[in-house]
This record gives sequence, C-alpha cells and structure tokens, in this order.
Amino acid sequence: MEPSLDTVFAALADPTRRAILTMLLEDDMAVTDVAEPFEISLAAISKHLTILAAAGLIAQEKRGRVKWCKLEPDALKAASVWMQGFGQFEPVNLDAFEAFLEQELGEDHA
Amino acid sequence: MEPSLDTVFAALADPTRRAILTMLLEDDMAVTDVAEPFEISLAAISKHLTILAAAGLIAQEKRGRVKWCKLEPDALKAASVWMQGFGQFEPVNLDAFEAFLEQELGEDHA
DNA sequence: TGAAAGGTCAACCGTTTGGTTGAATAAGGG
DNA sequence: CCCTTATTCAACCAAACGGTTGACCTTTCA
Repeated sequence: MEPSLDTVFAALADPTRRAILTMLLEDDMAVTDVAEPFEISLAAISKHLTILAAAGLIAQEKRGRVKWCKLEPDALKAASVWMQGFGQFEPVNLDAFEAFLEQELGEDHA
Repeated sequence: MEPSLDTVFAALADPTRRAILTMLLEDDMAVTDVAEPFEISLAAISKHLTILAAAGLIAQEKRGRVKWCKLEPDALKAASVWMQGFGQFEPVNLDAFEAFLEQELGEDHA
C-alpha cells in the first residue's frame, strides 16, 4: 500500500527525521553514518529510518552488511500538492529553503 | 513565538484536523458547526481546533458566545517551502488537489 | 430571572511515540 | 575460526496523543 498523508506528515513532524532527510539530500548514507551526528542511540536512529521508509520518504537497500539509505523525494509530492491547495504560494523559493536548512542544522546539531 | 515546523506537520498528520482545514477552505465556521459532520465529541473537536490554532493554521475569534474559526493559510508557507526544497515539484497542480479533496472527504465522512 | 446554547476545563483512559539497554543476527577481515 | 562491524530485535519506560464524560462558565433571549 502506498503511504498515506497521515504517515508522511507524521514522519515530517519530528526534527530528527527532518534532519536525516536533509542529510540525505547531500548523498546516500549508511545507517551508522546517519546516526553519527546525533546523540541518541543507533537503535533509535534505526527506528526513525524505519518510519521514514514506511512513509516512502526514503528507500533502504542492503548491500553486504551495510544498509544504504536513499532519499525518495517523490513521496513528498502528494503532501506538497495537498498543501499547495490552500495557499497558492509563489513557486519554489530556494533562497528561503537554504535559510531553513541553515536554521535547522544550527538547531539540531549545536 | 511563531509556530515551528514540528507543530505544523504534527497538526497536519491527523486526518480529522486536515478535514477541518478543508472545511474551512469553504468558509469561516463556528466550533459547533465544525464539529457537526464528525462522530466524535465536541470537546475532542475543540482540542483539535486548539492544536490547529497553536500551529498557526487557523485563527479563532470570539464574537458573542460564538467562536469563529478562520483558515490561516500563510502558516503552511514555511512547511511548503521546506518540502519544495526536496522535490522541485511542478507548480501548483489544482487538479491533483481536487482529486485529493474528494478522496479525503470520501474517506472521512463515509 | 432562568433556561438553553456555545465552548472549555479537568480528570481519566488506552494507545502510540521516542527513547533506552542488552542480546541477537549477519557479513567481512585477519 | 574468531573478532569486529553493521544493524535489528525485544523488553521496557515515561510522556504525549486522541478520545471520553461531566461539571463549569458565558452569552442570549423569552
């Protein structure tokens, strides 16, 4: 079954999970490497990744003993479409997005 | 303090709350009228509205004994900007949005 | 004045969430 | 073969969530 708006929005509601998505924007990563910048346990990160995968926001592929995590940006499409119905916001504003990235990274990894 | 991405996404993660927002897209409504289509208690709806207000997604104004609820679509802007950074989705697709509305209304009020 | 309407508050309840720890499983490397 | 690395599993915990009910406050209006 394809992920619902419920699971997508719920996945995005956690700052750790949003930070993970932001990291994956740079490159695919192994679970251990995803966990490295955070102060919580590896098991906790593993759970977050499971939630992100259930929401369709990432894909996980096991190669050898390493499980690679890859961003799946299309999963955001349905949620984005839903939201845009309310606001008619100006089309993609990457400057504002960069500002958010800096703010979030500053908050979470301080 | 302005609402965080946390509170906005968490507010959007509940189908009842999304249905309420959709209803308010039509027109401003009193709390009792918001509650009418749902099968849960008025108190529960009142809590949902408090959460939506805390997220900045609606504004509530009391006139007489009636509390009016009004959509505040700008609150979606920050979240929308955040999401767009991932996908570069095509600009506003209202057809897709209409389809989602029908699906959600069909699910929640069946 | 007093009853009805509109909402919220407070206490409670079961379930989910986000975290922990320690053990278990699986795959390389020497 | 054994040790280490990579990751998940299982049990547990406190806090938050979504819901209920009943009491409560305020406004309207006959």
